[in-house]
Amino acid sequence: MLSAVKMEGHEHPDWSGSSYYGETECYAAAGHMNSGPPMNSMSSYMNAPGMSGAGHMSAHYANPVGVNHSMMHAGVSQSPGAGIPGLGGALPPSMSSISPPPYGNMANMMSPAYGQACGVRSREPKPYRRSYTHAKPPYSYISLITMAIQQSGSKMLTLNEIYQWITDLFPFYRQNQQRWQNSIRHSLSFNDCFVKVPRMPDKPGKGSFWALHPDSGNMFENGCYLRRQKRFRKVPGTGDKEAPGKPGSEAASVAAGSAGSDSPRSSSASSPPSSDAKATAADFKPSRGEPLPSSPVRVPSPLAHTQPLFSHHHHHHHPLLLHEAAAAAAAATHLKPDPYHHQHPHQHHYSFNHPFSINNLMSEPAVQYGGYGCPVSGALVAAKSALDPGAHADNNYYRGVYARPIMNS
DNA sequence: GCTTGTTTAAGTAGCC
DNA sequence: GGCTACTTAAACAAGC
Repeated sequence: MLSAVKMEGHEHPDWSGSSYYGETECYAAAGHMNSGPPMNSMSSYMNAPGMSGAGHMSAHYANPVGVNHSMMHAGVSQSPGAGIPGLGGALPPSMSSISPPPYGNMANMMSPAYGQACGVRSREPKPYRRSYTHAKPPYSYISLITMAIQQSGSKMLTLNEIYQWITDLFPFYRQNQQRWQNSIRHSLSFNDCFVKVPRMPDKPGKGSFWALHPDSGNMFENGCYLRRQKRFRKVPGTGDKEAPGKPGSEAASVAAGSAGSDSPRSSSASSPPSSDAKATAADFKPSRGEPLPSSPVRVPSPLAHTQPLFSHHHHHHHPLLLHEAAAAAAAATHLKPDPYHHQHPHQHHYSFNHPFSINNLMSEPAVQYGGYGCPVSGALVAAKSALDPGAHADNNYYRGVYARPIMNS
């Protein structure tokens, strides 16, 4: 991910290379939009990562992920009473039960504390100098996709919805769309952690839904969405997938022995495309290639009649169904349960509320702070705007994160 | 024709 | 330096 920051440096030197890191500390100040001494939250995080949100919890709402992103664009309003209370349930326990810090804590993310937590070098602090409204977010595409899917009530989005989520949240991605959207598509196809869920025949539309593999929950250890510590891979030969970060695992060993820097989804990656290779790949990734009626990733027929599951307009009503489907898909694919996160399949567990975790990104300072809109927050705002026509969801995460008063420490 | 999805390749950067 | 994660580009196919 960080490489991306650098690669984009030509266009956005603010985030590039050393300048990016060099100024990360600047954000430490940036995020303290909430009351209280700025350093408190950061130092608190540093000393007790797990309590990153503790200092803010009382002031926050439950995670608003239940307000579906698509609703924003569709202009669908949801009564706050109906939507918000149920929001928590749409997230894994760690994300729904923990009241995360507000976006302001993105500042913390950019702080040296973040750097240490995520293995990013920290540099000498520099004073905050400028707005980063269109700077490239420090998230990988995989992270962005993951977050987008996570925030959706149904835990699945179409490609276009993912695009929308990203562009809504990160103004940076409103430019050069062809470039990053290609990367998004590549990431979706390339990474085992994303599974394609076909549309129902009676719900035609473009593209399939994309969901997270049930066992991919710990891709981002510690909830840090900056860079995965281990790629989520299937276990070759069995069709199983393997949770990331398992030392000595088959996948790890295979990966280590695989040719090339990229040998993602299957062993076919190291061999030229062929029908055999594709067949092998299909074993690993049923969603790849031609339709496979018995494909485990394709939601089993028992759930097929739950049409809202695949309805673009209704899927946010049935998050559990999706998880059931995903769990069924996982079971059908003989997926290994994650030994480290042996929970209900849909209960992605993050070991703690990392500042760069979705917990934080998806927290909703929008209402409290007037909007730091991620789509989620934006959705909240949208919901809010249903009551208050004056309000709108034109917020982005930079607004709350980067365009903040300077704090010199 | 455009979008979506797959695949390959090349390159950068971080970690051990 | 090797491995891995990630980004970007590009070609191609299929579906709408």
